Amino acid sequence: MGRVKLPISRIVNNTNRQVTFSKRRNGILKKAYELAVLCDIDIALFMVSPSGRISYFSGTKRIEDVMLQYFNLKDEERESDHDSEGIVHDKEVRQILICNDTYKFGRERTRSSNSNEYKQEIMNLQHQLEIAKEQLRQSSEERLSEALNLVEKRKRHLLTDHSSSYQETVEVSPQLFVVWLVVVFFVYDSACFWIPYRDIDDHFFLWIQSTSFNQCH
Amino acid sequence: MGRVKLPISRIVNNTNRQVTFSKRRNGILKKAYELAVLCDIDIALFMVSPSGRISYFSGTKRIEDVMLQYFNLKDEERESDHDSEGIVHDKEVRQILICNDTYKFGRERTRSSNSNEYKQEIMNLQHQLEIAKEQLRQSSEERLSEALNLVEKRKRHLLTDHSSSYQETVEVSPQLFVVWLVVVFFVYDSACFWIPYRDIDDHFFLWIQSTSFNQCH
DNA sequence: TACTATTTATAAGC
DNA sequence: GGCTTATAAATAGTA
Repeated sequence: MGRVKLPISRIVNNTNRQVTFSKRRNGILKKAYELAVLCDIDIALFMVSPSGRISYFSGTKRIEDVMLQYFNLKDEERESDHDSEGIVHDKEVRQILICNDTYKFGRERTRSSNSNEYKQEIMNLQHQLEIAKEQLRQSSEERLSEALNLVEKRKRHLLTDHSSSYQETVEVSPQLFVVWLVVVFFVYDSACFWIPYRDIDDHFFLWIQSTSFNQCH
Repeated sequence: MGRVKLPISRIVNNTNRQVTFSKRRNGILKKAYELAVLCDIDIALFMVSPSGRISYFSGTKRIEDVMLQYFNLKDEERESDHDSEGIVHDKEVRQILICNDTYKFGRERTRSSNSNEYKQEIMNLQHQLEIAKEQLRQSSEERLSEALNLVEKRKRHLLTDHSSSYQETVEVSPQLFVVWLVVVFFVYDSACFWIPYRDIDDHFFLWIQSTSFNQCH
């Protein structure tokens, strides 16, 4: 749209490209929001601007279920389009899932970071949170716990075993290099965007050590 | 766009919602593609349809470049030891750069934080944790979840740089939570930015075939 | 699935 | 960065 029809190819002029990005970024974010609200769907949008700035949007609904579906699907080795129906939708499960995920990554990151008094404080608080969550977990239904365990198992598999096992079959399968979990919190009137950098570090390092860039470039 | 102005609120009619999703899904996918090409950026879009099907799009740029770009950007916020631009294409140095950057980055996050704000946030976190514990004792699942969410929010504030670019969006839909799982594959010398469910290329080609993209060229 | 009447997005220009 | 305008694109309702 605009005065002229713009061919879809890289805008060479640096300024124009930046301006166009700014405009279209707002446009697509609006689209994402509208789609999420109108159709009541889950949506996540993530952009890195030419200057390296990160923009993102995410919808509202039941992403945890998506994760469960994903984890289940991975166990099937992505063979069929199976529709994972028996997935739990309970509010409690979602809460547990959320807390567990955020806690786990948060703790991992803290543990492997340099000693810092503030991080120590955070770690202590997280430890207390762990206790609270454990109590919450115990009060949940059995099938909810099963769903949680499934997720945890799946996550462990992805984060540890998977990368090494895939290296054996590099000719056939892609190498799973890193699992990047992006957590976006929208609580009340503020947004929190969190990436477990520590995990990225670890997997980056593992990947570099095991395969290095010998096959690349 | 259309015959009437559609208010941005959940479409109650099931069929209409499905139809609108189908249309707008193609629209936003096209927008994502155009934005990626025009502005030469990295972008990832992930949707779950009302019926549970997954749609996504991601740019084709190498994801390790994205990460390097990201780490380098963070690196520039303090005193940089490297000329990141000249190193990017040297595989040997690049390894070191990545490892070094990620390592330093992990430490830098806390060092650059404002101490007073940090302490304040810790106090807030402690306070919220007390509330969470109290509500745990009351065995109120609903209120517990809310409190834990609030605690998590505080924690995220503490651990990450707070992004305020999309406060407007958040105001419209409070109490949102999204977990976004992204998997990065490396196949030989090329990288794929992959989001759960099938290969990104499959969906990309499906999308191209199903939209008028081919007509544009 | 295809067709319009409209609304919406946006390229240029300021 | 924001505002304006002409124009291209997207799409809501319909056949």
